[in-house]
Amino acid sequence: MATDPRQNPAYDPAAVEVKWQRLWEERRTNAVDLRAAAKPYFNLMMFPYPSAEGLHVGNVFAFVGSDIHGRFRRLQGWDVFEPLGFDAFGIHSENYALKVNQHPGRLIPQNIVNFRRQLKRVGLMIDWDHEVQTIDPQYYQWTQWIFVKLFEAGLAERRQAPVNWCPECKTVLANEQVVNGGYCERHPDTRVVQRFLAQWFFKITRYTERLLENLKTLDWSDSTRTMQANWIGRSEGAELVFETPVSEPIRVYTTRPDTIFGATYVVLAPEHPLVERLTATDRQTQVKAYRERVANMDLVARRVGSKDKTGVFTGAYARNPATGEAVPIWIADYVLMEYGSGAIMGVPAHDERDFEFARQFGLEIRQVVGPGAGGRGPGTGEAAAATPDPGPRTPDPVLPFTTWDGVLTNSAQFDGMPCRDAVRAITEWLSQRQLAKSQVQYRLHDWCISRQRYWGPPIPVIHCAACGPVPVPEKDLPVLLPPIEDFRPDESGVSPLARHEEWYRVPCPRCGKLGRRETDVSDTFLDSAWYFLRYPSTEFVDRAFDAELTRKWLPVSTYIGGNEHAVLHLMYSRFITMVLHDLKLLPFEEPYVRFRAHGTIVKDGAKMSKSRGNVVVPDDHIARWGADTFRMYLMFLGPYQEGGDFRDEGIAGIRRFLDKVWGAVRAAQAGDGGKPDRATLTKLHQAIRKVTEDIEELRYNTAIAAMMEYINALRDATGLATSEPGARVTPELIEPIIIMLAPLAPHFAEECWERLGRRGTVFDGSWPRWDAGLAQESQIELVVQVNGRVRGRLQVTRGMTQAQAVERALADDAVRKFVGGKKVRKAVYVEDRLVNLVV
RNA sequence: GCCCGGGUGGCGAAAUCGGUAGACGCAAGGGACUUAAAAUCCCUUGGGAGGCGACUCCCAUGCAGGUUCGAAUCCUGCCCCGGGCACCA
Repeated sequence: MATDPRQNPAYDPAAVEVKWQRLWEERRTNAVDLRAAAKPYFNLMMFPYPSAEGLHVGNVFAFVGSDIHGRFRRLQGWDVFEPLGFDAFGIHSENYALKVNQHPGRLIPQNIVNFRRQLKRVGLMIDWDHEVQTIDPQYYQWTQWIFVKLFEAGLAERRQAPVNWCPECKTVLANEQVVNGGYCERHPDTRVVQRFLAQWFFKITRYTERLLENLKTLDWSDSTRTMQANWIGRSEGAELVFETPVSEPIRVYTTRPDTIFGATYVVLAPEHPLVERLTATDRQTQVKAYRERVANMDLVARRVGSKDKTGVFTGAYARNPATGEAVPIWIADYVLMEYGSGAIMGVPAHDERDFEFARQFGLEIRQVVGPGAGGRGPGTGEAAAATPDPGPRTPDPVLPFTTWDGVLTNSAQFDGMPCRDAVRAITEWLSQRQLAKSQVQYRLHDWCISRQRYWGPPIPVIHCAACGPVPVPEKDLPVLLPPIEDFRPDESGVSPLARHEEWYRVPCPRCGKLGRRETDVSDTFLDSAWYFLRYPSTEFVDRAFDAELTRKWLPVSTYIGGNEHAVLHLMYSRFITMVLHDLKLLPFEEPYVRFRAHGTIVKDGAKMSKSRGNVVVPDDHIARWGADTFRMYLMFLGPYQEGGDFRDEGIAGIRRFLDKVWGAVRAAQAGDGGKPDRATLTKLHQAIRKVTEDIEELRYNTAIAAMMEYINALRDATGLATSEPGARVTPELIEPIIIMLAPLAPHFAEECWERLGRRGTVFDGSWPRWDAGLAQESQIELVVQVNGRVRGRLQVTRGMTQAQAVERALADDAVRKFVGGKKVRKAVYVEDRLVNLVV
């Protein structure tokens, strides 16, 4: 079976890769026995959406980085489970089907076939027996089941809500899918508009605190954790009560209760329920007109900042709880109904937005915070900063003065109190009269999962006139997506399924009367919120995930993916996992123990995109260079977690390196190289240490560099570089490199392993260990500095004392020249590194 | 505007508990081999100055300061690039 090396002396990637991919399949090298595994390790990569364009170089970069990690863990003795699947439902796929005018039910499976073929060519250690496809009824049956579980737990709710409607997608978008302050994620030029529709929501806000708290305990990339924390947007403050002429007071949320004495007006969101009752008779017309204008505005006009402030006076007054003064009540669109209580107090002296608004409408601006005693803080002017003691008179700050580092003025008994202290004191003081209470606010909203589209799992609910919304009984799942041909969405705001009475007319599962199926489908992010749970349990048709296998393999050991999913997919899957945990269906509440975000590959310093025409197609490169060279080249471009710049020129360097390794393997086959010399052995052990540490930390670029360095040294030492006839390499000097290369260039490593006379797969070998003693050189170079500048280098033995080092340094001619007979005032010695003489 | 990253040769990048800046690779130039080319191998390659030469010195990690025996690394201010959030009170 093995090719005779003499018949095929040169490295031929195509032949090697075809051979090993065939053998892996025959020998089931990538399959793991899920039940028998002793050291389970779940290596997860984000599954792709199978686009028609096929595999993108960015996909390859992501998968290869994760595959290297999985193979590395396997070589360290873990039983690695590395599955993959396809996220094939959703608007993305559907829009493409619409564009090419084909049914997604026919088109998408073709894309999957193509994608799988391309993926296999890359040589990933995927266990394809556990492939998952979100469009498979056997999969989405359980997606629907999860919906039912949430429904039963009271965490799914249908309610009328203002939602983001994309006129291009003809469906609603989650808040997370609205970008640039009001544009559709998929159509950057299309403004999202507001619609009022009945929607299904998952109450993720019930889990806000846990989602935030747990973040601290997760071993995740910091960037990802920060993004999630910012998205959750916790803020601390107080709810203050402004009494009104009607029975109900206005409650405002503020983070600055310390500035309450400066609240000279109140603003309600135009949609605020109290507006109608409060508006004075003579203001009705203006208020009504303004509210209508705002309601018809799309979200962009409302969301984009720096626009001029607009608003109208309601004619009513509320009472400032601190001063007791009557302050005017306005409505304005800069106050958002979705956040806090939909009402604010206007403190124009200490808030930029309020300041603008007050200036626009001539409202009173009352300063209640001044610079502290030290005259610190912005806005105090340069003169104040330059004068160390401003004395008792503090200069007037430039308004709005928004710093926290100030003290109160014009605030009755609180005058002179620092802002931070005043927050507590004033909240406490007002709460005695039930006019305030401390409050925590979050930015996170509930998750809208309804989509008025075709290509998704139907939401498993039957609406009954008598029973209300009734979940489809488990035994009736899946609710199959019917293969209708008119799947094109329209302006109506209802799903294409709503045009098919024969489908949605069904009896109510509870009372048997004629009901109506829910015709919306669910968000793609629900499909991907639980897919990792399915992988180990793909064989089961009677359960979403098997309890025993789940306990054994989950949570995921390491998850690698892109930060574009930091707040969408990752947050939703954490939420779903927590819910399933609370329902006693999972023994853990966090799905991913360790998450690492990879970087992005750019081309000529710019993101790859079709419009720029700089998209790199992996197929051509793989065909020309082989998968191994291509894999390694992608990893060599830069740090994996930062990404890199793809250039066609550099790839030859990797190929040259593999050719050199190939040559070294041949030299090892050719005969005994004798005892390895100590210097080369030292370099080998240094390389093992460096590569091991680097791969562990996903620093693949420097791991490759370390192997290159070693191979260069090995070639110099053995005469291989200069093609000396009869150059020999001791197998001991090359074998560890083959193993360490295996995660990066698996086919190549297998072939070398075989040629070195080893049996089986290199992945049954074990990762080399370095010998700390061998890795240390006995002679080292000690740098001598004089006054911090390098003036000499000494070859010395390790572990000298400072006195010895100084003595040796002073004996050096070059060093003496710079010391110039002056007295050494001080010597700084860093053992085995440098000695610095200060004269 | 706010929050994260990041700015180092011709290029991709190394080196961050402060300790030889530019590992590794690409590209370029010169040379060897060859009828020739490709491939391969050897040498040179941050900038400047001096020396026939082994070499020697100065400058240099976005900019300006600071701390330190010593700064790409720490501190302060600023400029630029990428990403996230954005009237969230």
